[in-house]
Amino acid sequence: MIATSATFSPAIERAHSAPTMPVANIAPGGISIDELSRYVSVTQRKLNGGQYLYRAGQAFQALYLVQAGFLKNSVTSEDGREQVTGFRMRGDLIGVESIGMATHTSDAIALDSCVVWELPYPAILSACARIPELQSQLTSALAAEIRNDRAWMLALGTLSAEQRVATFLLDVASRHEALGFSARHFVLRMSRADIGSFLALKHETVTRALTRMSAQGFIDVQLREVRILDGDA
Amino acid sequence: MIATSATFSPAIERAHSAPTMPVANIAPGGISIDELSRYVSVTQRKLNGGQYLYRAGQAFQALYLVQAGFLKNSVTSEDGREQVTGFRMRGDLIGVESIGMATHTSDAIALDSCVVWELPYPAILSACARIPELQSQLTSALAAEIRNDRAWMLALGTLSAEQRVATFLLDVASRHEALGFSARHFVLRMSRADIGSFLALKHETVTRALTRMSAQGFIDVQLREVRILDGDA
DNA sequence: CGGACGATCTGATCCAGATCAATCGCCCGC
DNA sequence: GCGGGCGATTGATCTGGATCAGATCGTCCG
Repeated sequence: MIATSATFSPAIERAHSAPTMPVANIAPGGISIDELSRYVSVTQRKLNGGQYLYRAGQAFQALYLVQAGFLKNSVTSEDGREQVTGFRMRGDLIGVESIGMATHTSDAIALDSCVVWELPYPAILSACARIPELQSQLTSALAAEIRNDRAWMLALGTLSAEQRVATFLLDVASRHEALGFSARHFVLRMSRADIGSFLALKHETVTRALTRMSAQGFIDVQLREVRILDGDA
Repeated sequence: MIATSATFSPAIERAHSAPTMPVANIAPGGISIDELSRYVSVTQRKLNGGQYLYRAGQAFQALYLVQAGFLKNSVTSEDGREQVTGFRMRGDLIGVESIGMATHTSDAIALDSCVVWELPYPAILSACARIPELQSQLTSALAAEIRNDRAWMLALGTLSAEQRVATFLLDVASRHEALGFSARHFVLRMSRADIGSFLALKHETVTRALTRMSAQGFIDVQLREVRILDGDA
């Protein structure tokens, strides 16, 4: 599905709900891959779960637009501390954090089978010079990424563990919905440890938060399968 | 000083040191304000400490390049939770997080007397179409901002309170140094509460961390005046 | 100069989340 | 089908940082 109809546009900001829901970076509705391929050589790349799309240190040569599947981004310090910085799904643009660098500064890892469009960089920049709209969209996509990061900073800096996990679930739900999937029922593609790293919590704490919310009847959790029964908290 | 010689370029990444030092967003060395003013109407704006450069909800009409003084950025949720998202100084570009939005989504507040260049947006985007180098630099500046945010996410997610404060001081030091000021001796322009908000700590915790580092002989603190005696932690 | 407010510092206590530990169950390869 | 290993769950305990409460100090203003 979606095949070559995947689009690339940042202009749409998902509606915020309750406690400052962080928003996704890219949403459908802009320049299409079809049109883009007239200016730059767009190729498709497939990954299996666990495979790296790129790793820190590798040459930075392209951005990637997720067509199908789920990935995570993470950064690691020299002394080995690791932090998941985000989860990516269809329509998300990956690799933007490496723009302006010769090599990647973070990792992108497939959480399951993925298909991504590879958009060579800086070729895409030259294309921007010829398509003003594309330039505007790329810039907006980067800005949206910044807003998204800051919204999460707010969440991590001001919410309790359980509130963070709830916010995370609502964010996943709304992103699923934006793609036409059910917002009430979905499968998490990442481990409790990944969620914990992203939310600055330990995996046990994530589990306990889910257990508690489940006990209160807000959600129904079966391993990675989540059903949202009540949208609050 | 610096007057019209302020420059705007993101390409330079400050060298990372010890525990993944977050980096600044903009560094001197690129397109000059002089050159920019040939394409867009650049105006200067002065602020006193405590004044808002912009607030969430106001129309987004310009980016700002700090020429002198210090500011902070912060975001606030509908329910009033507030989070400082960064501190800006000379050479930093402010307002990029609002690109693509009709109104600002965060606040920018002067911490002391400031002078900033106002760069009208989207006029600056049109200028980018005519100056490829400018476009590349704007994009890189945004990407650098994303890397910076992510580096702090790593710090906040993996370091203890004292390590965060130490990292913060080293970051301030290196940014001061990049501007030609002393990296060993400087005055913090923000309150303990601001630092705490940024680092996801309470102000008492910031104070205690500073006291402890001072007792260990790593730094010398006199209210907002800091002297770094030993660069480790 | 005196007063007041805001920022900083310090102490005492509390608690959310980390840590340590153990069990369970799902999935995968043989 | 079976064995092994990783991920999830749950319990017990510990602790870093939050919270609550004052005291001190610096700055601005009348």
